[in-house]
Amino acid sequence: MLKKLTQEQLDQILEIATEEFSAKGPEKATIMGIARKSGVSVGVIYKYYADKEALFQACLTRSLGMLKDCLNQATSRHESLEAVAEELIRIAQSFAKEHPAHIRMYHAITMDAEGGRVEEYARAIESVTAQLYTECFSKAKEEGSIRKDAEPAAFAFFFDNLLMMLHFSYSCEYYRERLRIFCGDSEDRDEKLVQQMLLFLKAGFMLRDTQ
Amino acid sequence: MLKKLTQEQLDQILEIATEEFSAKGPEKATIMGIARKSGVSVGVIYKYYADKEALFQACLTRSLGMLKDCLNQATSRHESLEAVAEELIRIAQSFAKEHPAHIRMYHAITMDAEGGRVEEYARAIESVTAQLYTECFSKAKEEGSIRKDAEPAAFAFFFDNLLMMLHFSYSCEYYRERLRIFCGDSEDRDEKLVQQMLLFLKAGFMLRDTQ
Amino acid sequence: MLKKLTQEQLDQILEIATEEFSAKGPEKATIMGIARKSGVSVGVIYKYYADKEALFQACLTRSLGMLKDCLNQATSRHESLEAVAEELIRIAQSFAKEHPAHIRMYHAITMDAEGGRVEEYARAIESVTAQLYTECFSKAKEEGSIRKDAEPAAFAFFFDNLLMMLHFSYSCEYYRERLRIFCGDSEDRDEKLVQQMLLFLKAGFMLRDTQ
Amino acid sequence: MLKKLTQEQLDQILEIATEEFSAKGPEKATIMGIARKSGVSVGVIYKYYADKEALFQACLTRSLGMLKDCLNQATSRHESLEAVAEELIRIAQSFAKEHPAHIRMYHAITMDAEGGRVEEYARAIESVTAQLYTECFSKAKEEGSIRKDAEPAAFAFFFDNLLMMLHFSYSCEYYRERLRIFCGDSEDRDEKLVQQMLLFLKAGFMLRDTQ
DNA sequence: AATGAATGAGAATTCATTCAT
DNA sequence: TATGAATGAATTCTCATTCAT
Repeated sequence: MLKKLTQEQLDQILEIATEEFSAKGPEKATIMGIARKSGVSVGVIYKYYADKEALFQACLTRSLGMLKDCLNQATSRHESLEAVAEELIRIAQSFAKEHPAHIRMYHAITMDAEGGRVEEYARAIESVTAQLYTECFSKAKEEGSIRKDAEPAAFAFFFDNLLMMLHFSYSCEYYRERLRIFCGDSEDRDEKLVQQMLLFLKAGFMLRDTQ
Repeated sequence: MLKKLTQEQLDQILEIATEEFSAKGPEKATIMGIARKSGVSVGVIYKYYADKEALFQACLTRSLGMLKDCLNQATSRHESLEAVAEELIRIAQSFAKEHPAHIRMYHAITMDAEGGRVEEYARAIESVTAQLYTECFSKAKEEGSIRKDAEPAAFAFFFDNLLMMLHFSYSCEYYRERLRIFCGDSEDRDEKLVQQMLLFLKAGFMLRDTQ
Repeated sequence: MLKKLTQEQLDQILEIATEEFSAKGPEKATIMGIARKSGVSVGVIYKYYADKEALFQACLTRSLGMLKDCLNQATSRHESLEAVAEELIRIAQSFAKEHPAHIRMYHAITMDAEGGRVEEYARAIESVTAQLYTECFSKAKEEGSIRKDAEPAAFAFFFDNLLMMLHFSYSCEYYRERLRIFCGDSEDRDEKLVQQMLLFLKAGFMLRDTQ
Repeated sequence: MLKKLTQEQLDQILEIATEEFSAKGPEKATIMGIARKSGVSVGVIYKYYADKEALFQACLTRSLGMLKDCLNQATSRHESLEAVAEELIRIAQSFAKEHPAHIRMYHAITMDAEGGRVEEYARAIESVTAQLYTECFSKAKEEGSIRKDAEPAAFAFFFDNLLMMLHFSYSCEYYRERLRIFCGDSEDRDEKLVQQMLLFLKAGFMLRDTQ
């Protein structure tokens, strides 16, 4: 086929590459394998991406874009911190279930220890989230809807930690197994987890005076 | 040099291998590289470890052993959930700062998507923690020291999630940068983080009636 | 050179590989050596053959094909057992002289002690010959042209034994030297050997009553 | 154990090495494996044999010695060509059945194509047999007990060819299978084979006038 | 004199990347 | 412009051989 690749094809290459990278790991995924599954030649991949690394980056950027879009929608849809939190938890569950490969890509970069790239990524990815959540908590604090002694940045950090782990728990094999070990595998596990997480977030484990 | 390897050298091989594995990832780390840095021949590594995988496992086992020892001490030293939590948080900080490569090993296996090995690892590693924490929360609940509507397993899960992320935040490059983005880099950041995390754990972000 | 390999080159690879395998033995022959002598890269050999074993098999199959073609022609060209025998003897001589490496390939597999492969090979190769010769002898017996107390299978076996050794005697270094030791090196040795072998076959060494 | 090796141990090393060499092939047999099975250290083998090749040679020489002893006894025990032939056939069967590894060693050198060694071996081994058999046939011819037109050297060659193949047919896996293909596997196969071979030798396949 | 652990060269195999078609 | 075969560097693993004990 000597026809220029359509946008669709290009997108499919990234989708399949993402699947391969996150299934086999960036090292073991092969350009040839990705090419074959995408129905294109190896050469054409090199036409669009300088090397394997560049293809990986492209997949990553794409995955993170999808993830961010999701998060943005969530935070913009709700007002109260509590409502936002619930939405984000539910999104974490559903997004990770539907697009596990994309979350695994995210997980993958936390690994890629070499090269200054990691810092760059962290900045690109987390800045948005960090600021978004920190602002949420700041606002809530000002409004008097959360504790006065809570440091917005720290709380945002803990909250994001929980969300990240939730994402991983629904997409990465290891974390999936770990979730099973902690919480079993019952029908209603996921919904219960949402409820419990909200409880945990809102009130911690300490006994309420009023209870 | 045809001198028999000392125990020290053997241990150093594992330490250096751990460093390599966690710095470059299990795939990119090479036996030859590990051998060179350890000042031994390739052959000697194969004398002690059947293959690269076996060496990796040995490093992993060693790292997890060190980590578990730490945790066990922590939980056995204290009575109250609160005290145990504080101890675990402080240990996470200090252990990860002192032995970042060992935590990165742990992080590495959460990646290694292939092979049923992942499940096996998860079971080997998490079972202990899961049971330990779940029991802590169960006991606390029975004693009436935590909320009645808290599900011990779920709370143990969230708690462990926070601890894991704390570990990573002090040892993996990506997470380190992420922590910086969220919480900056100030002198007293780490101590503050302990305090805030305890606050977050105990009381969540919700406003107390009595405050 | 990134030019596609011609059929000729492909064939040459097999020829050179056959040469290497039969000269150094299947173990000592190296893919790199074969590649270099063939003027191609190592990779291209792995493109066409899964591994060293597969390359060896391909050489073997090719050699046996050539050999079988020869034998088939011989047996189909003649009617009487005697004529067939003479033809086969002459073919053994000429084929082994012209394609020593191919006979050595055959000899090589009689060594390859490991793996059930040996049985498989024996079956693939010898079945044809065994049946062909046994039938020849059976027919001859029925026609009354050979002794009544001759067991066709056994006689076919002895006959084939002599033919195999003849093949080896003209292609494998050891057997070549052995032939020299037994029969010298004279100009007319090979023709005499044909005559003597026919004599041996037909009448054994025993004195005829009529002589 | 710091005691000098006994002659017995030395002999056992050769026996075990012979077994290994002929079972796995000279390449795949390992010095370490031979040492372990012999209950000695690798080092001690190198004390007695310069290298693997030298050990192989020693095994070979020893095996050939055993074989020759056998043959010598046979030829010296009988007078008539026919009786010697029968004895040699029976010895081939029994020796090969009892000491397959030693015959396989013999077979192995017919392979070892490299190095002038092959010629040297052929000379060392075959000269004896060649002369012995050729003399037998010469004498028989003079005595008038075999055909006048038989060339002793050629007949000795064919006879030895049949004997060698018989040896192989009872010791080398490939030839063993081949024998099965030709002659089946029945209880009385081996005895019948002796009878048939004698028939074949003495009278060939041609019809006798007097029959 | 025997031991057996350490050495390191060497071979098979893989796959990112190139480039003639 | 797309193709996909060829390249060859790189990596794992083996094992003959050495030599300190």
